[in-house]
Amino acid sequence: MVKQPKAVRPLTHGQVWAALDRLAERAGLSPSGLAKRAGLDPTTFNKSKRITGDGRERWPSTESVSKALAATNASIETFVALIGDGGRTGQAVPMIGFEQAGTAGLFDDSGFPSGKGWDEVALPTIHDEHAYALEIEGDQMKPAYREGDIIVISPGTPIRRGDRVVLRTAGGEMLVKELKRRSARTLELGSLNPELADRILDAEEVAWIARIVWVSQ
Amino acid sequence: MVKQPKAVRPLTHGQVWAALDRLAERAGLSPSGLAKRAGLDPTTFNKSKRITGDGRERWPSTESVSKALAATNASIETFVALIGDGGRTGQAVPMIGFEQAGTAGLFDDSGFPSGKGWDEVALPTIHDEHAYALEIEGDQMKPAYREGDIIVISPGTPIRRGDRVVLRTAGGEMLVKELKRRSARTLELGSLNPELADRILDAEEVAWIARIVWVSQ
DNA sequence: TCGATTTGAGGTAATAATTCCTAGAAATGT
DNA sequence: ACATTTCTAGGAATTATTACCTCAAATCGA
Repeated sequence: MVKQPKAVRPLTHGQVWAALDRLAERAGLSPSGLAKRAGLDPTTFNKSKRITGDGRERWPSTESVSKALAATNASIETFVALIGDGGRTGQAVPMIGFEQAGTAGLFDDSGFPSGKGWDEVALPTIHDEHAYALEIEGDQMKPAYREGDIIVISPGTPIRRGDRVVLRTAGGEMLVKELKRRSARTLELGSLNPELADRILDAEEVAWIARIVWVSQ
Repeated sequence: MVKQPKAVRPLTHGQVWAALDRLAERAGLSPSGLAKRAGLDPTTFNKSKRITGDGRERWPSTESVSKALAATNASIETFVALIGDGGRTGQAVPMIGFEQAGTAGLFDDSGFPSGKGWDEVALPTIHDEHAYALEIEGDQMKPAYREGDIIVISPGTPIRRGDRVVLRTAGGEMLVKELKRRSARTLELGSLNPELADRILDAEEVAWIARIVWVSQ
């Protein structure tokens, strides 16, 4: 399946204020209590002040946000997490399709991205608190994985056909495979090494199975 | 291990402006160019406007920040990453060698890590603000990279033999290769697809070369 | 229940951020 | 080398955010 580059949604007026509300709530404060504790006027964060008389949106200054963070002993990262509309979280980096990358004007002389046309993609493992990593030893999984590579596994992520997976058999064997087919009764597993044969496992033989989401190089 | 409560350093005036500067730089813009593109007055982000005549710090409004982010197609997470003062660390996950992973007692019944013996490894590129991503299109790089995979490139990272790299030739061609040998005059590049031949490039033909650090699956 | 405190709306005043303007410096294109 | 554009400093004018004030409603404690 083709991964969809996540469209970057702009930071909205409502999100900023919602984050301030949540920041206050998390500290057991009302919006006015938070403003007071931050050394600001208690009405600064009033809901009635978020839209001006003529219907224009009023945004807080970064200074006010900074003071609110300091007052609740929270970091800017926390603030961003509180913006959380579900779609966000995690560091994002500029991304572009490989074919497009060949066109001129997308990189500067040093190979850093520049210019227009870049999308963004979130590095996804950030929100998976159960993620863990395995270090590859030996060359059985070449050329996909080489000795010293680190594979990041996300045991909570759903698995689809075509995903690369780590699984443990009932007998305690650890396998790294590509999931070719999955039925109610069996799993068909392709080898990463093209010289090795595929393998079919009974579903009952599988203790657990988890998806590989990232690989270091 | 008991988690230490992280000492929260407040968000500073300098960090906010530094992040805006880096945001502009990443988009190949000057501070005034960024302001202009954001629909603001070009002098809004002038260094001369960051401190008022009487020495007081001037902070931008969240609205201006939001507009700057929209203008560069960046998310608030990116902005926070650009604040990066080095002290902020990325998420770390438990790691263990693949061979050891087969031994008993390291996973619970659901496949989550448990027990002792786990190391820690930091997740992708949190520290590299220049990192970017390319989405793989087509199957020329199978089996290492498949259509839809996202490769994360770190142009600042030093390159060693055996690393997988992205490079651009003087002619504008983009290549994904494995660096086999590098001398003062030439680069010997192995193909990721074993059916394709290696390639030797003159050092002068290479516009830039950057290391691939992570791959999504 | 009753006073004390907090909360939030709604207004005006004060202060701060942004815009508009000018001019010189730096970068860019021809 | 020249013209053109971009960039930035600095100042005044404008607009927006915050502070200050009052009042009614809600909340809290005794």
